[in-house]
Amino acid sequence: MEAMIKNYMEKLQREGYKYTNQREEILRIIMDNKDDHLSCEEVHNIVSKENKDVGIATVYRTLQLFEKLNFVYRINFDDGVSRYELNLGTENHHHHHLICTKCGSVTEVKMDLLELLEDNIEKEEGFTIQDHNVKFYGICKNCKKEN
Amino acid sequence: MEAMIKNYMEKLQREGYKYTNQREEILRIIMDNKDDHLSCEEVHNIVSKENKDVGIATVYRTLQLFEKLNFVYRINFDDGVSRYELNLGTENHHHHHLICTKCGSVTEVKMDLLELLEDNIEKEEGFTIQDHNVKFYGICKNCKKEN
DNA sequence: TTGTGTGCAAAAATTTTGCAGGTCA
DNA sequence: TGACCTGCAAAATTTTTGCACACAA
Repeated sequence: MEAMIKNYMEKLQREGYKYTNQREEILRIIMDNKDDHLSCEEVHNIVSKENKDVGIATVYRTLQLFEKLNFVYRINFDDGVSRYELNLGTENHHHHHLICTKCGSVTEVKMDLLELLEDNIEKEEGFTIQDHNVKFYGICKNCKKEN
Repeated sequence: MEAMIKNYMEKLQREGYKYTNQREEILRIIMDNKDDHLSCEEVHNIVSKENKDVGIATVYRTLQLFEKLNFVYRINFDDGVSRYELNLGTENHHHHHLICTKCGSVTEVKMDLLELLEDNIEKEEGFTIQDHNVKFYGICKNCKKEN
């Protein structure tokens, strides 16, 4: 974990950005909560609880920077805020989100089946795919139990 | 087209909502621009140009109502606003959006290949899928030409 | 030292809400 | 008539920005 943070922060420096405590702190929080798809406000709440003094504007600016550097992905679950998740490399980005329309829970599933679809689109539409974003809406296992 | 509007508006009345000029007008605009994924503000601009007097709050409330009645889908292209597209029935919802990261254009493609993926998820995750949302990011045909 | 980064507060942008008056059924 | 609907303006929410000061390199 520490090694991982160091790795990202070195990449950040190589790109010409400065190593600051705020950036390290925010990166650490994203890593510690990588299943949670945190919003800027949530990251800010966590920092604040830990008695660290980081302004919300810095959180917004930092997460935008992390997105530009491909440290994180920005995602949207239609709840009015942007959320961020750690980018663990391309092979790991082949996961999709299952959003329960009853309880709002978000589960991740890993699947590669999209490649067939992507090949098709590249051929038929002349569109070169760089990335994708797939969300399934439905009823999760837990909510079905409760009926 | 007129028949289609009548159809939707009758369904609206059957659900206990009133037939108002504003609702018809907004529905008409969504239909007239069904390839455009309009935002509330854009709908409001179009209404205003046509000298019709509809407040922006009414546009927001009406599109939310249309979403609840399944007249439209709400979609998000990460540009900070909610957008809406006409729901032409389930068989027609098997289309995906290709978003060009260079020029921002949004193209629709129709494909059914997702069913295989969905069957898999239902089986392995116990998650009953009701709907999906698929976006591909990349470079569109036109932008590739320009290089 | 110098440009970059930060915190604060103000501003901007998007969406929601309260309320008085208007309209549909 | 009476409940629902609308427009307006104010409020709420999320995000961005300007600026003075702080800090990394």
